[in-house]
Amino acid sequence: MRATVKDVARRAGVSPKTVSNVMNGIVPVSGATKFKVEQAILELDYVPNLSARGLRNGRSGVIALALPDLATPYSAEIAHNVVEVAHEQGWSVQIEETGSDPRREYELMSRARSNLIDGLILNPVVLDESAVKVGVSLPPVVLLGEVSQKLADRVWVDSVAAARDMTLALARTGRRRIAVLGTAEGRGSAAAILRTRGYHAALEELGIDRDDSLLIPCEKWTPQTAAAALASYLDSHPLPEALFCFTDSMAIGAMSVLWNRGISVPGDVAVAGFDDIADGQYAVPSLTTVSFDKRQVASEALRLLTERMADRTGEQRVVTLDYRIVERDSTRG
Amino acid sequence: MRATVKDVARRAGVSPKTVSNVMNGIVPVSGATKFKVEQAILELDYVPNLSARGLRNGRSGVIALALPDLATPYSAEIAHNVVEVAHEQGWSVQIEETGSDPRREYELMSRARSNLIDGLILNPVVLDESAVKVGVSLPPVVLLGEVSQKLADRVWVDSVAAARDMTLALARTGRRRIAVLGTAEGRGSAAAILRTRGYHAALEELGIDRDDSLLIPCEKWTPQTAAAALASYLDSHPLPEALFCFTDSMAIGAMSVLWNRGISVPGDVAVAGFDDIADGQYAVPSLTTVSFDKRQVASEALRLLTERMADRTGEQRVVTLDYRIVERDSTRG
DNA sequence: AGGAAAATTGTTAGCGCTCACAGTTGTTAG
DNA sequence: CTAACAACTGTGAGCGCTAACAATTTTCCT
Repeated sequence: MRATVKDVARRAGVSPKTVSNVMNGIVPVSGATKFKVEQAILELDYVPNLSARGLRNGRSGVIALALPDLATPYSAEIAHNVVEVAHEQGWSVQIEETGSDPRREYELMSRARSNLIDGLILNPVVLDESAVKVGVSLPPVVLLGEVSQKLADRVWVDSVAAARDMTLALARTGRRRIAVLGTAEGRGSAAAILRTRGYHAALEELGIDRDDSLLIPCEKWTPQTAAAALASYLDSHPLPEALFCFTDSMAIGAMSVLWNRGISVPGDVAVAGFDDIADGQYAVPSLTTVSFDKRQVASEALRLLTERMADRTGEQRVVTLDYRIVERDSTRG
Repeated sequence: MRATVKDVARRAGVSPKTVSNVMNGIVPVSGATKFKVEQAILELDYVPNLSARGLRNGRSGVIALALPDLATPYSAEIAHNVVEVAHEQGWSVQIEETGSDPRREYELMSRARSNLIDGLILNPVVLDESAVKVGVSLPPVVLLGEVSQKLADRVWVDSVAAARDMTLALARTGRRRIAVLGTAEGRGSAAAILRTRGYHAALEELGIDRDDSLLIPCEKWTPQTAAAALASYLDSHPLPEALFCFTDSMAIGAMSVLWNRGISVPGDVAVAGFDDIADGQYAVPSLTTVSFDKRQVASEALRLLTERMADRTGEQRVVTLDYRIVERDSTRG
């Protein structure tokens, strides 16, 4: 049978409360007592029962991270950083995938309310409007990325500015017919809308007329869908001079199609992405992209979350992270 | 204040136990009572406290998944599948990263023993010997991948056979000087040893003499390290006819180096990987690899885990998954 | 209708932990 | 040597839930 505080207390010749004090370190304990207790803990191989502690304290030490799809490199990198930073601060991380199934939202919220979770970091991509449900009965929530609502604390990169800068960078290499891949035809995601806006802003600045035939729609931001979208686009349109993909993943899918068709990158067309996922560095050719510090995404999200746990009353806060354009081979020459 | 079973019971005019019975559905409850209780639950917006349930039942409904590094595409795909399958079966998944820091091992085990976790799926790569600690005081453990010890249930792909088959497949395209990337110089990981063994077995079958200068060591299996290892290898060795990388990630790093040096794949050298990560499909050129069903890895691991929860006495079991060689552009022609 | 068996609901207790508060010991000053 | 205070340790209760058991009601025979 597992040892409990009682067993440890008995063995150390103290009360359960003293054992608790030793473990938590808030209430001071004399050196001798502390030693006895620690000895007993080792001898009995005692490990505290976190369920009991969670019940008593109302906090579990676990936060949830909800991402659309863990298999996506971007999500994976975010998850990696969140897990790492959280771990350093003593948190455990429970992963939830929201996928494209809207029912998961509700399940997620229920889980989040079930006291096994002290806070929630949510990266809404498909489920933009889910944030609406962020109510008082939920634990603190921090949103990652572009979201239209202003209902929770948020960490993001200014997509409009970044997309504008990337478009300008592409223009600086002498290309004018710049296409974008990843726009939405109907009501798209917030990210799609903002990045398209930045692209348009740059064109205006450059004095280039908008040409809607250079908007290549692609609802889902994966290599598969991007490849398919680009392939069918090329069947009926001339090759643009540059291709700004709203995601590195899409850029990788796009470059695969271009290579298969014998179109040279960057010789025939320059390609750029967004997110700076690790694979972009090793893509062939290496991928120009919008880079930002994903570890900072994680640490800022966790900071907002823990601060919100301490004080649930304040204003909604937004942290805007720095970004920079990283030029690699896919746009050179 | 949050509603509790008591509140629900009072409102429904029944006892707390009846509420519990309605929720768990094991003990039969009459239709009328059930309706009253469900009504009360809705009205009070009641959500059960999982900490309390966990304390009472001794089970939390959470399993842990421990991977070396979530940012790795392979790990990410495994995590995605485990989370998905676990979710379908009503489990939550807590992610732990073991990284290369051995201290994490101990922390992981402590966590695992702290009753917040009902089981553990562990993918040991660096920490091969960690499995030694799999003792009776731990929750059930399932190991993923090649492990030398036989101390826990395990799901894996036969690396020896797969590496042998891949080597044979490369030879079938007419190449004889086949190099492997990812061998270990000292005491390597179990996977490195087994895959090297399979490679050697194939050479023997083919009647090709071993040439140890075709073993390119690379301790850490990432694109970065693979790129560095291959680059320095090429500085002092002639180009082999084929390059079998022990991991798709390494193959992607390798192809990046080859492209930078103007070496054509598959024209000058064929390249193959192992794992069939999604990126391999969109690599330039698309990557020949050893493929296996990652969803099946997840579902088998979960099956073993739940069966082990029910009966902790039986023999250690090993599930060996099917694999197949998928030939793509990187080895064609 | 009477009684036994079956079906349903209620009561009690405690999972392991830590909070509030009460109690005990050691320390210093008058 | 005693009073006043600090520093530490013990006591009791309860977080919310459900297992075992007890009590009650319903159902079905004869």
